Amino acid sequence: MSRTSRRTHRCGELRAEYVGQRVRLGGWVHRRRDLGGIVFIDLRDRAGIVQVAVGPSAPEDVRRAAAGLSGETVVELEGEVVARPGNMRNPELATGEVEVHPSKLVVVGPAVTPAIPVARGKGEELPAEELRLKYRHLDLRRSEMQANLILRHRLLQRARRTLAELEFLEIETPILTKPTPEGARDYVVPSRVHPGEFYALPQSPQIYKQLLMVAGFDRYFQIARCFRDEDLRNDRQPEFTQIDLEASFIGVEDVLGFVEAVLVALWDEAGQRVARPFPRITWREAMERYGTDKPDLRYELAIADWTAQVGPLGVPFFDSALKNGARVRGLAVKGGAALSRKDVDQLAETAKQLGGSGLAWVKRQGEQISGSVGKHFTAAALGALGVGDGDVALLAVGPDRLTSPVLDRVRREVIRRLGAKPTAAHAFAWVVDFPLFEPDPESGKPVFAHHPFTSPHPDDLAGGKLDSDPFACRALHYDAVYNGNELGSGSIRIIDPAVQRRIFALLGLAPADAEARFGFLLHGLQAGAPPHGGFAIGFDRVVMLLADAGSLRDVIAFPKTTAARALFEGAPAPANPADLRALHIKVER
RNA sequence: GGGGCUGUAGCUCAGCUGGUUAGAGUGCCGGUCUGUCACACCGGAGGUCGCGGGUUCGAGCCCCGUCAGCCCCGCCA
Repeated sequence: MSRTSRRTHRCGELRAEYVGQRVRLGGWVHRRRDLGGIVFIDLRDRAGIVQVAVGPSAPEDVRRAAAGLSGETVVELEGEVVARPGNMRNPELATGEVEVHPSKLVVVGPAVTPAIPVARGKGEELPAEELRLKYRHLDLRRSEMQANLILRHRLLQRARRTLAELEFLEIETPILTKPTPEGARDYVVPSRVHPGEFYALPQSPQIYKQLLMVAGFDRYFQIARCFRDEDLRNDRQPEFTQIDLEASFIGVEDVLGFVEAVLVALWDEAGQRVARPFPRITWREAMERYGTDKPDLRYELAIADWTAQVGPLGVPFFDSALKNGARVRGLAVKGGAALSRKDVDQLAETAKQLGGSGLAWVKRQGEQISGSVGKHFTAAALGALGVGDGDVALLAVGPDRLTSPVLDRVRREVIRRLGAKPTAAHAFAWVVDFPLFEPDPESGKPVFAHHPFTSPHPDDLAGGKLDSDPFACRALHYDAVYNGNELGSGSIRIIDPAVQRRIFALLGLAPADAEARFGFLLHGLQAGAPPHGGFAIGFDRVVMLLADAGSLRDVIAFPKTTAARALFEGAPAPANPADLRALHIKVER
């Protein structure tokens, strides 16, 4: 299959069974070792590396060409595959049993000295990320990057096949869409034909896929590119890929089943066997026990409420906060006495940076009890908290909105620093029963925790909580979590236009505004909408985890920097004045 | 928008308390070498110490600003 009109094999494919065959190869000069009378060339393509040997018996022109080759030059050659003598095999190379003796060798793509190395010495650091992005064509030649993108390809094919087998239809939706008032900032595209009007790039195909359900397509999926103009992170790019799906005549169980099928298939494609069904945890329990909605369940360490036990001890650190009705929550860390004073201080510093009052700690070693609040504790008091000999208690006080992020971070740090061994390699979980609303940090008013098309929990809707106690109202929303990473989220959607209008109203949207912004969805719902719901898997993140890559940038061919620039092609760039005029745009600086 | 780290040869890095001519490895150029596989050995070239300003007799090093990359908070319905 790798055969073309110009070559017979890929370099990295050759094995002992090819010995004696004449082959034609094309590839890049990875390294050259010139011993004078004999020259060895490591020739590289996407399949790997093979050694080419040009000795004294090679034709004169081949020897001359081989002597002049520089790194990263593209050559084509024709020659014989020869078995290497026993003591000259290279077990570190897949092709190490053989080498190629060329009778023809031609430079077809001369290369200037590469700005960053492709062949890297053992133990040599990667070039600066800035340079890797700027010279992406070179960085992408490295076997690690090739492996990542090849894995990405296989995962994409597997996702498609899995969903197609489940009778999902792959349907494309527009890239030029309508700006949305809620959610992330839109990337905006000016209209030439309609002065002053703009398209937006989709943050997700959400409304389109719901309309596809209204249209009766039943099961839809798409490998969808999505765009959000927000600040970036190590695991967030402005442009990213979702495995987006939606299905009709379903309930929560059906959607979770479909998504599990896809995730299990993806992990299988990467050689990882994982079990279904995934365990479930409510949002409330996740926040209570782990301080986060994406807990890493590979580790048992959990947050406990120690208000009742610690309150009466009269510890000054806690007292003033406790008067205001806050809680004391903490982690009883088995073997935590191994944490040094410096470790604990750094944890406390991290806690402070997250805006809490910091971190108190008590260490128990034999009869000795030490720590920032150690003198207030007895062995019995610690025992009641589950803190035994050799353990440490880490405590935070305050409102949950402060102690949860602190203890989440501290928990992850402690696990890392103690090198705790996980109870499982793969901890998938569903986080369910998310709240429908959360308070706006400034006004305290209800704002949507997810998107405004998520159905309220039917029990809470029937109980009238939507009006009486919106913050207690649960959503039919679910997140897939894996080893502390959010893989994606989904929900059952609202299909009753009246409920949808009430939700818009609760959001503070006047009926006329709701009509202007979401009229096309409301009209769809009025036209006979089947019960439906769906999910979106953050595909880049999945690839990053399965490739064991450190950053999303390592699994995207041409990613953006943290400032949303593309260093390779140099985007964004100023538009030329004539284009701007045609688009009716005046730029202010 | 806020905080932190980094920026010295093509690349990866070192550079002491502010003190003479800024170093190493690798790559590059030239040479020797018939079994290497990060070949070895000999020789050589290569620097706007990110950029701008300041302090100082003197700045790669200290101060201010700025740019870029990375990490975190906010943000990401």
